[in-house]
Amino acid sequence: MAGRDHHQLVANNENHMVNSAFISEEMPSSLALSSTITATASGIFDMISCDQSSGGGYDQKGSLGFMDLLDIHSDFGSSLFEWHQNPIVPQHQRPVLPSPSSSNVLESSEVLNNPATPNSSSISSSSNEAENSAQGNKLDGDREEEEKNQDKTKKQSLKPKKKNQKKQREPRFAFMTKSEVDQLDDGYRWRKYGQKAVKNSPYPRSYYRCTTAGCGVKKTVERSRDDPSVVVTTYEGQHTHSCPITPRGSIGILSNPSGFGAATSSFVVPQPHHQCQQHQHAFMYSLSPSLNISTSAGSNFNPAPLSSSFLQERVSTSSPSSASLLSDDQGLLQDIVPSQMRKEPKQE
DNA sequence: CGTTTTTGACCCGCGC
DNA sequence: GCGCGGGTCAAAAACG
Repeated sequence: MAGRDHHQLVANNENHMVNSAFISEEMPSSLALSSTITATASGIFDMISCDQSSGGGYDQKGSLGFMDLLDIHSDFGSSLFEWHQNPIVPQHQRPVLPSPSSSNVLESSEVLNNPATPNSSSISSSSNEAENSAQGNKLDGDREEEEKNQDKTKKQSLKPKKKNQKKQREPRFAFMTKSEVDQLDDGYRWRKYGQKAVKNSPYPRSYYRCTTAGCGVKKTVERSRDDPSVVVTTYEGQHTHSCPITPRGSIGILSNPSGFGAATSSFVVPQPHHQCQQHQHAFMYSLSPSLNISTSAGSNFNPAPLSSSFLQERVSTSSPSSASLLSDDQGLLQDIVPSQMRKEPKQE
């Protein structure tokens, strides 16, 4: 792994061949619901383009981590409206880059636990999420611990778990990237704690946990069954620390200590750094030649509705039913564009 | 030797 | 209640 993860964020653009998908587990049904944000897409796209052409933020640092990209994503999520309203921002002026948007992001939240009701799902889920997020920051630590304890208890005692109290899951968001390697280097250190075969997919899903003490962020990585070159990464939780590798602000948006979840603002992802560079590469590549970046922002963390919609929208572009995206990534995948891939040194 | 990965077993939630 | 699928644990193995 060293050295080479070729990750490519793919984006989907109307004009370009890119597609990205956002998947949100969190609001499966919600996807369908949100409003549409068409302009956004283009806006984002623009941003991306700009960056790329101007070399924007990415270059400056020379390293945009994957997560950085994500940041952007998140950013989108929070600022989608803005974008939407002002889709046209001089890209060159935008410090923030388009980011991870490029990859397909799937945002999700606890759909699993909250079988949300179709209608309320978006809202309720969001609100819940919001609440969680809101508390999240504060609770991060406590919550984390609590969860851990819970887990332990759960395991150790195996029964303590109360039936009613469903364990709450952290907000999650997923994104798709084209990569040869399964694991994206996002600047954080992850420890693999499990792998499971996924139904209807020849590819297994790997489970990773942030190795930083006290940080309960988890992520799962799996390849798309439809397009093996696409890796779907789902992050869950908020980092309670900054990027271990190189704490730095990412482009523009900064994350709060808790990492991506700032409920309010964009969900920011911790700033990965070291890997970033590599990613950046990939990123750049894709940008230039074919411009593939798509983004989606979503975040359960925040005002997800937007993101969702956004996502949805994007997705819909490529596939008829956005809803299906969540459960089925086909739509997402199909949009993905091949680009260059990079291998990065194993971040772990 | 410490850390990470592998992997089978176990637990839990959900749908039938 | 049962089976299925997802998620996690933890011991053993691998790795650096």
